[in-house]
Amino acid sequence: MNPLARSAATLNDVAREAGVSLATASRVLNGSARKVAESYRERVESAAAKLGYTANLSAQATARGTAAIVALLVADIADPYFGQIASGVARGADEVGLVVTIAITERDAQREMKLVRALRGQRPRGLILAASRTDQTDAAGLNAELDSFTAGGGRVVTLGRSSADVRSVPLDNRAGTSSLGLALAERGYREAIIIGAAEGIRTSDDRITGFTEGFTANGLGTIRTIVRGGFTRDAGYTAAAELLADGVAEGTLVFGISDVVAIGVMSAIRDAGRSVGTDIAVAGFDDIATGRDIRPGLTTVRVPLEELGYRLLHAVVDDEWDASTAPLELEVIVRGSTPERATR
Amino acid sequence: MNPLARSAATLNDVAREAGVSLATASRVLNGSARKVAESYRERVESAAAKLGYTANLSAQATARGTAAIVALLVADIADPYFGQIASGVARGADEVGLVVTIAITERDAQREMKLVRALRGQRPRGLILAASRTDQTDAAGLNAELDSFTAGGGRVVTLGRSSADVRSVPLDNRAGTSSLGLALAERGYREAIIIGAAEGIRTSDDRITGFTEGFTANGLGTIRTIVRGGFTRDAGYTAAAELLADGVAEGTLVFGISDVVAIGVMSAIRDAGRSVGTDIAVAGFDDIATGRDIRPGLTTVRVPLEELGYRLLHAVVDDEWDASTAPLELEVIVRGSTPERATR
DNA sequence: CCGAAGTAGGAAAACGCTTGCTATCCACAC
DNA sequence: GTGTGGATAGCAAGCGTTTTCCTACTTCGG
Repeated sequence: MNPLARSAATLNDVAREAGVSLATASRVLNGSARKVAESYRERVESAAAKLGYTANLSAQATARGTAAIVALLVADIADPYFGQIASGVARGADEVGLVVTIAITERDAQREMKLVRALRGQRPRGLILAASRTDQTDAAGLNAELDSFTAGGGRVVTLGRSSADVRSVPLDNRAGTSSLGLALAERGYREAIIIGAAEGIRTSDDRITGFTEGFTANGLGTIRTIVRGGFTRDAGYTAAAELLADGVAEGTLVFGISDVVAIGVMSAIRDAGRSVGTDIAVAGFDDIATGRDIRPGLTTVRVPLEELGYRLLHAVVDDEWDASTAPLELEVIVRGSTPERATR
Repeated sequence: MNPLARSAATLNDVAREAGVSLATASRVLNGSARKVAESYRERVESAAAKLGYTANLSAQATARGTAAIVALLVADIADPYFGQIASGVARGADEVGLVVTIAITERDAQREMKLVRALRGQRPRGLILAASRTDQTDAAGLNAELDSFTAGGGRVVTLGRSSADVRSVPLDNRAGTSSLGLALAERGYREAIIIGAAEGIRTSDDRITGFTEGFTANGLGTIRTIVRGGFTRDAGYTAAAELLADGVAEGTLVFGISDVVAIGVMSAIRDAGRSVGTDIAVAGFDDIATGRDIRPGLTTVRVPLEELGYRLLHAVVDDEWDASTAPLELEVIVRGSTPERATR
């Protein structure tokens, strides 16, 4: 278009070029309820095309008071769990014409708070908190930030942790893990080790509780140990390596609080010269894409992550919204990492 | 924190609360070269804290003419390859106080063009194009958009594909794949099948060329077939499944153009009842995290993806920038998927 | 004690856009 | 010919910042 321009074309340029007023140009180009005569419309449109005009979103945002942005906070975008969620968010945002801004909390509450504060400055339509955060009181600062944000007219949406004035897409970690525990007990497992995150982290706690419930139901299984690690592959690896050094009986089941953790566990088992499956069984949670491709396949609970992201986005944008729409469907998926085990 | 506020506090509110002028408040809060007396500074700062003020970035952007944003275009954020790159970009952006906005091209040139156009509206500091894009002429529209963007003062950075006025972080696909091909030929492989993407996609073409060069050097190996798929796991799976249906000789090496593809290939091999390694060997490129955890481990070329993302970001923000800084170090990593093979 | 240099606060003009309101035009009915 | 009303173009006042001037006040040398 106009390679000589020192800076991007403005609406003013377009209006001048088309010989109409600023107001008219605005109405033609940036969706307004008001009608504009066809002849004017054409003039404006061709002027805009000629100048390669795009609306300055910042200016639009200041004028309108709100930006066409939704901010997404995840713990780690390289983690496939968050990657898949982000993917769903992005798809939904694209559909409704929003831009998504991403921020990485690194699972640090302090950092999360600062990020919310920074993002607040964008005046985004909404804030999606997908990062597992603690219920600790150090969340006070965060809550204050969130309140300020809501007061400013933004919408906060969280994953799995609902509260009064915050929309939230529920993920029934407890029910899911419970089914998993039960299914595995029924497959013949009697002793399990759980590798979770620190106490106080909601997601972790729920998954541990749920799994324990299911696995020990009817007095079938017993939880031998609960090890505290984190949500990463390396945390799983390290925790498992230590356990193995202390000795793990054949036929034990190790439940990693997430697939990522479980995958770390599998690697540790192999590196310790043991084998995954009949020797030591492993199960995870989430069903990230990788789980399909490793051998033996990882037994897990399928969470429709992309769909989850999509719903999170809609919880932000939809005006009327029902917290109790059909909950995300969780499904136990048994693969080779937990072969059927003959009960003695 | 003022929970009663109907909307977010503005700089005006802060100035009034502190009893100073708008100008002074601005100077105190949002970095200015000018000095402000300590007493005023304190008044303003405490007023800001009291009201929970955060600068309205949009307004700031309109006033300054540019936003503290960098936009990142990737093909698919759920793909670990892009996830790791994004992670590096995010880290760098965080360090210099930029917000990153993310957009998904789905590897569609049309879409990519529209996204650039939309993102241009944000007047971001820069645009990072990490998605492999074609060199086809249908890139004309894209180039026009990019020109407009640069004309407006933004900086475009691409991955691996340099051109005159666009900064680019080079990734020597050709050299990397060539070393890989050579290493595998030396390990005793003589017949290889390549699974690549469509012709005309630069990254794919380079990797195919490089691998061929290395593998056939000194007349050691022969490329049996080049199959055209895409950059996804499923593309790899499908392509491999078809090949296997037609019959693949024992001892053949399959080179998947990226780890993601190679992993799909591995799954297809297993699903066809064959085994990965001594039966059919597999190699990939990128060294995504998953490669460590699958068994056998995937032979590949290590690309420091996170670092790559970090450099991309710096190519955007750094004022003086040297295209020829130490290139990304690529390293062939041989794992179990390509066991040593006795030469007949 | 005067005038020349700084200093630093404040008024007001941008920045690019939206939008409430006014003004103009035209058609139609009486 | 006048009055009424429905369109629709354009003026101008915002939106929340930054930044350029302008000005009043200090400070300091002579």
